[in-house]
Amino acid sequence: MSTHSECGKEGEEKTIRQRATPRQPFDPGRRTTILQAAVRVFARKGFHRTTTKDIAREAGLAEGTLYNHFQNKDALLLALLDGLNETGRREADFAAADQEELETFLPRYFQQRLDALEQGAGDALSVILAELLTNAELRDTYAHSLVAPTLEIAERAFSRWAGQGRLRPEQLELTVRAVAALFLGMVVMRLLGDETLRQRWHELPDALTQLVLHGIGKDAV
Amino acid sequence: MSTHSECGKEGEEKTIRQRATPRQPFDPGRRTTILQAAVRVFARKGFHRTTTKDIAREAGLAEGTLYNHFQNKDALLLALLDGLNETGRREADFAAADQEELETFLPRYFQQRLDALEQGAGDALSVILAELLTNAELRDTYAHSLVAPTLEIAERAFSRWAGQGRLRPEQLELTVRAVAALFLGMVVMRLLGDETLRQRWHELPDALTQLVLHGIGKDAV
Amino acid sequence: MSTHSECGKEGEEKTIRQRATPRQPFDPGRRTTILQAAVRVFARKGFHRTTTKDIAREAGLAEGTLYNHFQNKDALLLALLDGLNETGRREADFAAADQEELETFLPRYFQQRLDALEQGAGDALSVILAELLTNAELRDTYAHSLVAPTLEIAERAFSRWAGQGRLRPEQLELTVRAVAALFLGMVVMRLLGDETLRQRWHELPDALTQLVLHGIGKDAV
Amino acid sequence: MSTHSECGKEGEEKTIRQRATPRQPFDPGRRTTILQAAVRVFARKGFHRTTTKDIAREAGLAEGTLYNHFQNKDALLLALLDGLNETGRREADFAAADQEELETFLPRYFQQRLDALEQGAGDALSVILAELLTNAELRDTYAHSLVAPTLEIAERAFSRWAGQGRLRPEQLELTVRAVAALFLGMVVMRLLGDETLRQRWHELPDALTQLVLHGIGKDAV
DNA sequence: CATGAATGAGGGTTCATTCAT
DNA sequence: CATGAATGAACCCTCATTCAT
Repeated sequence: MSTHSECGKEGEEKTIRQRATPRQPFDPGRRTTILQAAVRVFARKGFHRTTTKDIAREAGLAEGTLYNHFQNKDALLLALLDGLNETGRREADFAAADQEELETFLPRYFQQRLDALEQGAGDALSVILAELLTNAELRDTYAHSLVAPTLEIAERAFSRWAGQGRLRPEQLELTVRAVAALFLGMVVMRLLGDETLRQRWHELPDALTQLVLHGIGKDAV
Repeated sequence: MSTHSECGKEGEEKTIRQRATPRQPFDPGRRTTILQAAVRVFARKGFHRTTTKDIAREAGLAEGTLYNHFQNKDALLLALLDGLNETGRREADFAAADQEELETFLPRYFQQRLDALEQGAGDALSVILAELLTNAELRDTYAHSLVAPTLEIAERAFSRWAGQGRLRPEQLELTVRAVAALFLGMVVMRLLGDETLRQRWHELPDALTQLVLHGIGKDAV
Repeated sequence: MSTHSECGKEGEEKTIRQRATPRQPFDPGRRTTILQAAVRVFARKGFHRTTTKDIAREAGLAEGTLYNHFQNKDALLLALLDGLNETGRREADFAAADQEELETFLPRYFQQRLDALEQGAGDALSVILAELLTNAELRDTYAHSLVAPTLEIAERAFSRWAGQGRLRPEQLELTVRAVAALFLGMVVMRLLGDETLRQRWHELPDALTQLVLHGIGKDAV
Repeated sequence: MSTHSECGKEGEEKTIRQRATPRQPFDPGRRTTILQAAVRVFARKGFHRTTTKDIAREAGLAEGTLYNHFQNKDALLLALLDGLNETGRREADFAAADQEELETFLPRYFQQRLDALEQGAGDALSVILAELLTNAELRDTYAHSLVAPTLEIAERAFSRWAGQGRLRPEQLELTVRAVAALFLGMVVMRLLGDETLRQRWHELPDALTQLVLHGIGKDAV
């Protein structure tokens, strides 16, 4: 290939044309790079308003490159979901819920999950939650797996109480969901921009624990 | 001038316009018809995957007719939001929260709001919530107004307790949010398809009231 | 998420995209190709009656490709205008109007500009003129720059005469415009299809020069 | 497509026509009202950017009413053209070009036509000119009739000179066009917003006459 | 593997025209 | 005749995806 193609103007650098990007050694992190870029843009603009061009730009790559690592745009969302599930499950595994008193377990657990949101996980959650609310097929497939870890951990946590007869079995089901809902609701309100929650986020573990254990009347006792 | 200007290759015969179905007589509720059709499709497919053609088909109208009643597709979402706000505010006004004991007020309030979701409001909420999570501009403008009614009602409900010194002022803020979150979280879990919640939805008012007032340990006392 | 979200009545199978004709290798002149195609169609059908599909077809490209090179349809018009301006200015620069006797300069200048119209420039001019007459915003921005080159050249051409006191300064302004108008008017009449002008176009340089220098009565003198 | 296809065009006075059903008192000016409204909006926004709704609003009527008086939007333009033609022809008829010396006839004629533009006619001209430049079919049908009156008048005006042998017959053709072009060019430059012309518009009749009769060198003689 | 121009189906929106009232 | 809501073809434009380099 000649170096004097159709540039017309001559004079400037006639350096031999080199591959725009020399062949990179296989980079297993490329996939992660893309995914992280995607989350950032999704969080800013929402999944549907984000174009693949946006993601490519954010990742510093060409648009076509995305398709070497993900089958399509949807796959990015699914990968995000997988990531969130893993995280959730890892935390759940880590917590030895049934080995511990609720009084110490609950705040630690809340703390742990809320911390995760303070870091990047909130962005992903917001995107995924929106899509789950909106996409029936995705919801049928994944909705359960999103809440499941929390439900499981809560169930284990309350199992002893239930075992001791303090909670009737049919109460357990709703109670567990109530605690998960309390947590999830806080997260959603935070995602919706509640300023008070943003400022007092660190107080939540204790506050929620108090509420769960004793209701709002505790202090009055 | 299109009938005069066709020339050369591009010119083609203007197809005679034929009305397939004669239009209906004037309907003052046309705006409502469209809005309801829109919610139904939004709920099925999500806002972004819903086309204006979908909405028109669902409403039994021509696509262009939508634009005689709404400026654009976004306006449908805003109209939805307005509707939800009115609903929320109406309920809030109705409830004489500070005139009543929490024991009776809370379950009644929960009941009222949850009932609304059992009917059509849930569809709208799901759509709007997803969009609020995803659309920063919309969120800045409307997010507060979505949660505000619940927060206000909760604040009024707890005002007496706070007035009696049972809640410190700085507790009030978080407590109120915790109750709102408990409620919101339940709704979201329901929207995400939780089967247990769907079946035992009618038990929630009492169960949530118990939790709020006494925590999970109530039965043990 | 379109592959996951199709549900209910609206869902239909995604048609597999098949490229009809493999695209051409990278062509740096693609922008020019498009622009030239656009002028041709504009000239045939007028700007507003020309669809982007028309242009694409004329250029042998897909419709979307236009938008890789021009921001929108209007940008094609502006690019046309820029081209015309450059042309006009180049000619103006070339002509050493104030170095030469009017008797030799004028016919040469007329010849030069009229030749340009015989080639492609007339199409562009016709389109742009129509739009300038019709689009106030465009007119405010560009109208002056369209006539300016001719006015400038005419001013320079008459400067010596004016300097020698043969034209009073306040005459210069109108005289210059009269000559520009004479030229412009001829062009417009030609664009409007005057058959006589088409046939005797080559006589114009001399005829106009005679008129400008001596009026219609010259021969009688 | 005939220029007279509009309903009831054949009768000059509409007083003869009497509706059998005088629900509204028959208003022969309604058509004129609409046409004038149309010109105003066309002049502001251009023909293609003007919607029938715009015209209806400007005329203070409902959109459908337009179609009781004009077959379609194009017909408004044709009616405009007819009006301009009549005007032009009336002026041409009025002027006794061949009965008068050029020195007095020319400035009076220029004056007359330029005055017309100072009033409303310029708006219509600008719209029609743009469309003629742009619409081949319309151009073929009407372009000649737009310039014809001026050409005819000029021909008659110069006929004596030609008859006296001062202009060779083949010169006459081009000379006539040159004068028409001078006039037309001035109008176009004015329409394009030339500020100088706007301010010194009243000087044109004399200035143009001088140029036509003696060329730019007259004063120097 | 990376690139990014090309693709074209499909989206939201406009608007001339119709017609029941 | 006047009205104006309804119509739907057609427009401009977007953007996920492909593939030659």
